[in-house]
Amino acid sequence: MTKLKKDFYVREDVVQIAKDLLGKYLFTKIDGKLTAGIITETEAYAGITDKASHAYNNRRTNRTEIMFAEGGLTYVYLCYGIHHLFNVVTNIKDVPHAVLIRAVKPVEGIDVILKRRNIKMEEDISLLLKNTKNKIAGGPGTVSQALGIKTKHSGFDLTGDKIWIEDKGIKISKKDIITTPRIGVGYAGEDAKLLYRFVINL
DNA sequence: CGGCCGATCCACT
DNA sequence: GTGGATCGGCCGA
Repeated sequence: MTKLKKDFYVREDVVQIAKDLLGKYLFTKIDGKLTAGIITETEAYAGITDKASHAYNNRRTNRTEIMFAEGGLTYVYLCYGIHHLFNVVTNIKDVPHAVLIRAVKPVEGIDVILKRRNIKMEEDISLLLKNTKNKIAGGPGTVSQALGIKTKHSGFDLTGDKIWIEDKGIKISKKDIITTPRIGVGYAGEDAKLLYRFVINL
């Protein structure tokens, strides 16, 4: 196995990191249960100059403080009072960049994942997994639910043994990456137009 | 301390 | 296509 190391996350270009994360395997071992999915959708959040970022204008609060740490940590927060959204902190200390993981394709611990998502075992699971619009972990809230990630898992070390990402050699060619503006950031003015969302179809 | 609102999802029409 | 659910974080008083 080739777990991504600190140097992967500490790089400067958060947009490049968001693209590089496509096709990587996101693993969690939470409550003693191993689950994983292939990352199929990401969004880049470019720190203090990015109006869509929680760290815009150098805003430091108890919640956002984690993003100011050196890259390689998790940043999990609650959205709409319900959804736990999972992010990867990148860049050097005091540069609060992050990548939101918006979708994964489950590959490990499917039974656990279905249970967590409260989805009945269907006759043909592959139907549910088809394309990135899968109902199992096809949105940022459902990714966290499927993998057992909660806000209490914010600030975890991605080189540790609870939440980590592996490179299993899947090569994503440039032409297979769909690039679009980010979702749900209409309040960010001009920055809402930035092409910071990246999707692949597996 | 109170009020507002969000990097969403799902059930329903 | 739409609206309700639901609550922690943030900000202003």
